[in-house]
Amino acid sequence: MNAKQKRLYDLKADILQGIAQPIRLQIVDTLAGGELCVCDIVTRVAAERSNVSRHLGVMLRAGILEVRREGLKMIYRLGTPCIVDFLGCIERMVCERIKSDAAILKGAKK
Amino acid sequence: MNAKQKRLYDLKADILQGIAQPIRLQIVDTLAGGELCVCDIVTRVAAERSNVSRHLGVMLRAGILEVRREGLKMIYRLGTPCIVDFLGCIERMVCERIKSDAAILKGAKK
DNA sequence: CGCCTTTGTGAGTATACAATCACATAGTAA
DNA sequence: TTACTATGTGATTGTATACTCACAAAGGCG
Repeated sequence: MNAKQKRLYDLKADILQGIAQPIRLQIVDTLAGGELCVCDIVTRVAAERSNVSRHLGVMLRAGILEVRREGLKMIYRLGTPCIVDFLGCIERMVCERIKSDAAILKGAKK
Repeated sequence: MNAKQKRLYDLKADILQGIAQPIRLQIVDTLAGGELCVCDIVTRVAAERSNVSRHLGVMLRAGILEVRREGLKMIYRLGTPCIVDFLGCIERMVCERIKSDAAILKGAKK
């Protein structure tokens, strides 16, 4: 594998890392409904303001979010709607997972 | 947010964490071509055997991969084709990212 | 100007993770 | 049985990451 391919895998991993965290998934879900300022995001997400700000920074640098200023407020939005589609895929995987785990539990009880 | 929702976000984050790593992305790409034993995966991926084995274990526990035994060999395969689709989305994001970064660089040179 | 609100960030800590080495386990074959 | 192959795993180390606290920066308003 050459350096270019390695770099591509690193970039993809960065983007995925940028979403692969419960609070960040919550933020993405929240922003799927439309752009919001940090103060509004904080009220909808189970985390402290300072921590939310850091998570937003991570996702911004990963290219997952975009931002604009409006007076005092920083308004964040999803960088691409594709994110939402692909979280649908994850959602389905989780459902399948839960179903199969339930089946295993059922089998174990016998 | 209730405990059930929290659990769902945790599960989704686990799945994403299971892919959000350069070597694991390579493994997924490799397995997209069909099932392979560990020894074959090792020859196609830039990492040590022992490390690959751990990454496979992580992805297996996350429900991303499935496995069966064939004599001495453990044959791994993707748990769902949906993974490949959704990596296509990441691919597009990376491309957009590279393009916009290039544009910024171009602007900075002026 | 001072004071407030909103947001970002340095420092510190605790936890999690990747990588490596050495060893263990499981199957095969002589 | 012994020897070999393929794979997994305990222990260790170094690094990264999430979280919190305190403070700084930037804009609005009196």
